[in-house]
Amino acid sequence: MTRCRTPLHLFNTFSRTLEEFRPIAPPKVRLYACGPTVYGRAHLGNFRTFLFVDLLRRLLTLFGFEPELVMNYTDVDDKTIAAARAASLALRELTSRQIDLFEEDMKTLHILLPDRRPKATDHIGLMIAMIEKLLQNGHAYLGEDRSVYFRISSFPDYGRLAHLDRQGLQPGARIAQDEYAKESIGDFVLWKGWKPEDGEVGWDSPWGRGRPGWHIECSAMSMHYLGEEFDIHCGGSDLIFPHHENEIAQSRCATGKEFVHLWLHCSHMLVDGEKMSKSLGNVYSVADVLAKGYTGRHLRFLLLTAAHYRQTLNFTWDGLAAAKAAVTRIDDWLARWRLLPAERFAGATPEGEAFLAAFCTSLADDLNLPDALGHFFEFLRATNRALDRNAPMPDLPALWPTIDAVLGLGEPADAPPSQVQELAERRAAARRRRDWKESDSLRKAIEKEGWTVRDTAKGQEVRRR
RNA sequence: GGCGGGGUAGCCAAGUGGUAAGGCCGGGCUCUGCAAAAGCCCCAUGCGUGGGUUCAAUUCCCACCCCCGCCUCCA
Repeated sequence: MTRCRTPLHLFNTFSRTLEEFRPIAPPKVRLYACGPTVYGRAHLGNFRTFLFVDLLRRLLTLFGFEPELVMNYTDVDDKTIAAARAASLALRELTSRQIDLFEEDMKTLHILLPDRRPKATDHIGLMIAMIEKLLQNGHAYLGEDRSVYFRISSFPDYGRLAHLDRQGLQPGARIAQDEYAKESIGDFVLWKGWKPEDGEVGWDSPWGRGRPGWHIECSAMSMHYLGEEFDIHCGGSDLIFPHHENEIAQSRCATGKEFVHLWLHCSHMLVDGEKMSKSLGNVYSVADVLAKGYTGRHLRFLLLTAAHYRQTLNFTWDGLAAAKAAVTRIDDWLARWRLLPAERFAGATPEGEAFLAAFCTSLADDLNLPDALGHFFEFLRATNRALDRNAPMPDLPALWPTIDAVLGLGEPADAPPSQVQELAERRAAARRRRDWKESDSLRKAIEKEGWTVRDTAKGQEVRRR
């Protein structure tokens, strides 16, 4: 559904500039996003990033491209192993449960599932092969601890993505217990030799039993599914260093190719102005939000529109309430014009076309959804005005799918429970009798149940408060 | 210390060398059995502070003050 024909400009972390987006083989866009480590329930900060990836993917489609999105699941690392042990579950059992929960949350937020969602543990062979290549060409070495390390001194461009000087990596860094095994402090692990706390978890390799390091999985799987050189790699801004820096080093050294053309990073989220942390008790999940009576649509709207993706977003419950109010206003507008007969819509109008152009122009400017949304609300108000005045309307039935292709709100789709339905029916009967007293007391009863009723030309409408 | 991002109305937030989008909240009016929705109107002489450049700066330059992130756990 190509609706925007403006050239798309995106901010490349590597060049730190806005660049016109040109895929390697248009209209195909090969896109990789770093996915979650599946050891526990993902938090809202994670979803801010995945919502950003979803927005990117939806916009690529809107601008006429055909994205193929691969997002990995990190299903083996210290945390997953520890969580499995704590729950007395096999690693695979623990991670598959967490993946189910994660995908449930994704659905709640109307995030389209990526085309492929490879798990690290299903691709160990690929990683071993890649590590062997790096050992052969001298970019990696086997440590005394039977782990394999990448030698960053063998890659002169190391640090270019993060703008970090290799010198700066030397002093003051936190030092793990096994650091003695490395030649240099900045070297990172490609293959971790087996340790007792790994328990059952491990795979045989030319260097003995062990498991892959974190960074190698994304390199191996992205190149496997998308080619040694592909269009876009994205993730949260915290991944710039060391994760993506390391991916660049090992991938380029293994293939000699450029690896990724465009790096995109989503900024982090704060809660009440502070960094999320367990000690502050401000790490919320999608389930926490639902428990407070908000829906995935409200949360999606907030995380997607409250700030541009490269701007820190401050999550507050007041902000969520504001998002809910805005979504309700959109729902009201939708419900309103959808009651009109088809002939009320005039087909393409100058107002409709002007809105669409402005909407696309904003989005083409590094996915400026907050700005695009400003145009949308102006358009919303203008069409409401036309409705009030019985004036010709832009072709809303044709335009709305384009808008919602970006917002992803879908339908409110919220049927009241039977007891509320019953109260509403009694109220309708009371109103027919013009028994206003009874009518008002039934409204109160409905509100007590957490629902609200309003009277329209077509009768009552019951919806969540 | 190094690198980077910010400070715009009660809250969130976009933006531009020519005089501040949009959302939420709030106030007034119209409409409505009531309520809601919707419409109309109002709500920053002001964009961290102090200088400078300019006919003109929130937007450029300099200095300063705050806040936040990254610098090998992290979306």
